[in-house]
Amino acid sequence: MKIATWNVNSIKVRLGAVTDWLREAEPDVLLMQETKTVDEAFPHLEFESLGYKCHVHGQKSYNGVAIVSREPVTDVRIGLPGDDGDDHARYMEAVVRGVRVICLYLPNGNPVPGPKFDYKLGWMDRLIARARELLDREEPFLMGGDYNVCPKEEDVYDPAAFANDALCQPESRARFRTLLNMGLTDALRVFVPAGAAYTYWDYTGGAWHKDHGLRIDHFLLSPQVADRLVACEVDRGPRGRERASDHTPVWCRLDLGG
DNA sequence: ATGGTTGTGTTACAA
Repeated sequence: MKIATWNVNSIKVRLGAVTDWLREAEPDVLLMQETKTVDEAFPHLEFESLGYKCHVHGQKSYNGVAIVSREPVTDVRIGLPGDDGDDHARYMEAVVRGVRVICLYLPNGNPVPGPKFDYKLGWMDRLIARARELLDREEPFLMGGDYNVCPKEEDVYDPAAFANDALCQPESRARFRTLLNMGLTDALRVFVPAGAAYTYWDYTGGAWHKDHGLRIDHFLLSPQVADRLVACEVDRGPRGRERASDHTPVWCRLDLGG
């Protein structure tokens, strides 16, 4: 089973780019972030004509996540538990072929310090709590999405320039590391153990052409799913095209047998 | 050089 994640930065603007990529890469499941569209306006038909069914959790103007699958999906859950007052559309789950697939758009958190950074850290604490629950139940799961965290200095083109950025703060990195220390696997680092493997390039200053990127889109796998991991790659192709998202897709392949 | 660009939805905010 091939699963991809992509922060599309508006599904309305990116619909052509996304359907083009689905045709060429043929993932079984695509996790999208920053769809920026209410559920009523989501372009279901365009995906259905390619054989995919969409499960969406959107809001007006900001955020928004979606799980798009050509495999049957059960047990769709909306929202990250732990704060009933959180109205950002940033998190959803679905079970596909026995794997609980989580699609997340972690808060950016800038500027530091401030309420947005506090929200980010609280959100990460809730994500850790959810991961702990699923590990305790020994439920196979995969968490993919835009984490808005550069785990290490090697994940930033210019660490000094990002020293004060929420994506690189010790508190953000410590929480990401907690997820790893709980036994989750950073799927890309199984195949690209070190060095630059960027997934995002800012729109400003010719960042793409200078390869001034960040690695902030990740797949974290529970132990049972990590045992099934056979590939994980960043596909830089879509970032270089016309009217691109500032993120490019990352995909992984699980050998689930059958 | 305290800049730059894109998207949403109206001229400010988020990233």
